[in-house]
Amino acid sequence: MAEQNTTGAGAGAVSGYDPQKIEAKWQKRWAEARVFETEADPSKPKYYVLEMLPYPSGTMHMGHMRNYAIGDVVARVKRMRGFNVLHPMGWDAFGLPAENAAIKNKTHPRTWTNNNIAQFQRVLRRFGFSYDWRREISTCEPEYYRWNQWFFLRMLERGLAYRKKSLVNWCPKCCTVLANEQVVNGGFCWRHEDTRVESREIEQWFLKTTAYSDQLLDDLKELEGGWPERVILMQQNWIGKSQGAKVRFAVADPASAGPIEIFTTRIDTIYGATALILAPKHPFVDKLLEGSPARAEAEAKLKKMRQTSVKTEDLATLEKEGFFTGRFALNPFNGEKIPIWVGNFVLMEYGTGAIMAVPAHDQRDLEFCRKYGLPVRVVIQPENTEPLDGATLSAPHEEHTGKLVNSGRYNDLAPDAAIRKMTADAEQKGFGKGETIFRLRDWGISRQRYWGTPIPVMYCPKDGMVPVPDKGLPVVLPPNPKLTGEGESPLASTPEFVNTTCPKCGGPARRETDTMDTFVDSSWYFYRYCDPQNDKAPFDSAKVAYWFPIDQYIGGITHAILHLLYSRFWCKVMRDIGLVKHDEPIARLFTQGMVQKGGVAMSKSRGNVVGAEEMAQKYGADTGRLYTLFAAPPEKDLEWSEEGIEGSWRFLNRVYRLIERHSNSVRGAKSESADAAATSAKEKALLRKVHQTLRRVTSDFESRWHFNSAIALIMELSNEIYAQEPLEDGVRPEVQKEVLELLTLMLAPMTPHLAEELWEMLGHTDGLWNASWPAFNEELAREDEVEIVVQVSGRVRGRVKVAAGAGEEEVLKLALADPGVSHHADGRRIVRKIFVPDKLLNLVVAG
RNA sequence: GCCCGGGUGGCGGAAUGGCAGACGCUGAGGACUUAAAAUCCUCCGGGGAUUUUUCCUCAUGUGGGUUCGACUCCCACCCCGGGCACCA
Repeated sequence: MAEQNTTGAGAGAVSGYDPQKIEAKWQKRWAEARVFETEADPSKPKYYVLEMLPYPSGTMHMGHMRNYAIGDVVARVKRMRGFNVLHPMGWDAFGLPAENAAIKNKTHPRTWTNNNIAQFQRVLRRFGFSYDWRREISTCEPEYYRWNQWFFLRMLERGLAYRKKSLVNWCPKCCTVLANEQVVNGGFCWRHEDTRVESREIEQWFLKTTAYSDQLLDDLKELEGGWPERVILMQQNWIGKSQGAKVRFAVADPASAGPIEIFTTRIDTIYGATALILAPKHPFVDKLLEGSPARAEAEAKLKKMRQTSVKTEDLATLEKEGFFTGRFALNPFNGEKIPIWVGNFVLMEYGTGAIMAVPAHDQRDLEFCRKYGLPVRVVIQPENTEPLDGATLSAPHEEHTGKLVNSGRYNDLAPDAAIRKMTADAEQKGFGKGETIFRLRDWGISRQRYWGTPIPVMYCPKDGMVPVPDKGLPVVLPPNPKLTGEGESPLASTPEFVNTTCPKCGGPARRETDTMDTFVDSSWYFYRYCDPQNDKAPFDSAKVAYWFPIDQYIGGITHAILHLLYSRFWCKVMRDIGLVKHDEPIARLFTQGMVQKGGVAMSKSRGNVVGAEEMAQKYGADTGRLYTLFAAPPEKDLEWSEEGIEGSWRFLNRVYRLIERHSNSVRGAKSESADAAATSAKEKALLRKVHQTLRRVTSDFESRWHFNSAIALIMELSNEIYAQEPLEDGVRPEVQKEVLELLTLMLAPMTPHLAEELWEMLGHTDGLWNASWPAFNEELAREDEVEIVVQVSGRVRGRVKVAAGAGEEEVLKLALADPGVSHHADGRRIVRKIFVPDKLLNLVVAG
């Protein structure tokens, strides 16, 4: 179909609503009046609302936009409610895509990044979000990343940063190391979901997140109610606290190996252990095999196992395999001699890398022992069932129920009592001890890439590893690196960066060439917003004390572990350094849904993005904002619909025409505010509707965050006003004014530009930005007449109209006169009456 | 396997134990117009009865339960999405 010759947006505008003109006009006025610029002011209640800072890549699409629209509604409502609102924006500007794009386009990562930032910034400004742009930060600037380095040095001093050669996750596409948190779907790179992570042994820097395992877990309690339950659960899972005991088994011979320490959560089942199983990578394996009769066969199997175990190959479905070492261990509780095996399902990374196999009481052990014909011995008998028999057992008894048997002096104890007693005994006799272990690992932050924060240490042949002194910060990235995307860190092949002088001995030294994981940047950026220009410290603690914690944080669920766990860790470190006083940085977290098209999240690689800027050009920012808020509740995913946004566009035009039509009669009228006494039925109906709407919209904004139903209510209000047209007929200008003003104020947080324009059309000369959120008038909202639903035995059979507050007697009399009701109730005995004033009467009849 | 969400018209969704389907989209019909766009009005879950007004009945994934009354609470199951996963 040929393009119509239309003016304005969408499929054509008829009213005077011209979003392009209006939006530019009000954005200019807001900037001139510095409406969104805030300062810490202890005399005012504060509210810190923040959307997760974007990584500026590609173009900004409606998925990004929705996130900011949600935050902006909250920021504007809180501002109207009298809070001193901090609402900043910045850029997560370091990272691999910039480096890869730079290699591809033969440009500098900084150029690529800054172009994207300019694009993102232009679009955000175009949408009129209420940011204090003076506080904008970009993490790739030395003014910012010098504080990453400063924090690193503080952690180094406290032993919270350390260097270690270890097996790491290596992404062959990123050409760099990944943190455990960046490995997804059981072994794939979080950026390249089709690329399997490899295992490499590399010397790298770690931050000691495990020093805070307990606090990171325990403090989740403080977040209950403020954070989504599932995020708390995911973090709990990730930290993975496990209480149990470590027990040492002596090796029968050769005495040179061992003792072997195992970890178990079920020490109570130790009399049922029929083997010890070591991880293939356990350091004792080679020693045990030396001179062992099983050696030849075992070594072939071991070699194969060590090779395959490098890959994280579908572990859950992998067949259990193992072999006997030819050696035996002694159970310290009863001296029993049990065989030592190696098993592919035992992980060196967890616990001690060795387990005791108790086949009668653990599924995996049972599978393993059955496969290799190892004995199965029941040591806990459940009560009130047939006694279990190890020879025939097909499912292990894993529950903490029943009583111990075949366990010497511990027989007849309940499992939990036995755990306590046996742990104490092991400790007393010196072969074991109660211990708590965690799944959480330390955070590996070394990245072998250019576009990140240089790690501020150097290596001196004389003095070894030497930290860069504070006065040497920032360690700035060299301006012209050779980027190839291959091999070692690009910094290593940049001599002017690498070669430096040792601050201790004055001799030549080499700088560390790894850079920091970009999650370091985002772990504390929200503190910097409080004091973005500070060049003496990362921030002024007094300013942070005023603004923190963040009252409302908004972002995607994808960061449930990564960013949100690192941020919590960073906060605790800063607290221990003495920079902040709180334990947790984020009081409330909201995880919004994604915008999808064709059932999948918008992304450049899928080619299903709807550009935010295009939408602003076509319909205007307000329509774009309104639609993303209206189409679904904010926590749910939203399917993009072009017809849907047309509907939002039509609605805003309808509101514009409504107010345009009445602006002349209303402009000069006195603002009656809420005490306008209605003098006609029409006035009464309008005032009632508008105050009822206000009551419910206020609650949707404040407590429920149901922006979609708030918009539906405002649409209903607008429909009601249309239904009462012509207003000139029986509605005084001051009442018209009150109704239209309240409509405008309710729209203001969502469609701020249009609302300002309407506010001006209604005769206001000071901006709407000065207006407060209106209070609803209970008196005017009250219905005088209500319709009561009459049920007979729970089924609706009629409705009666009565004055509000009518008593049961009166309603009953009217109800029985209703033909629908009498048809079902006449001649039957009423057994029971349930009366809910102003709502419902249920007559329960016999038979 | 374990742990979270979720399942309501053609579609997005509404309903905080009290009229299921608000509001919007799509669709149909009408008004206006030379015409189109825009705008305005009406209808729009299924089945049945009724000439009209209207009435009955089924229906919120499935099956039970609690309740005067259940989309909402409880139990079991099915399906979809997400997280974790030989974690000892």
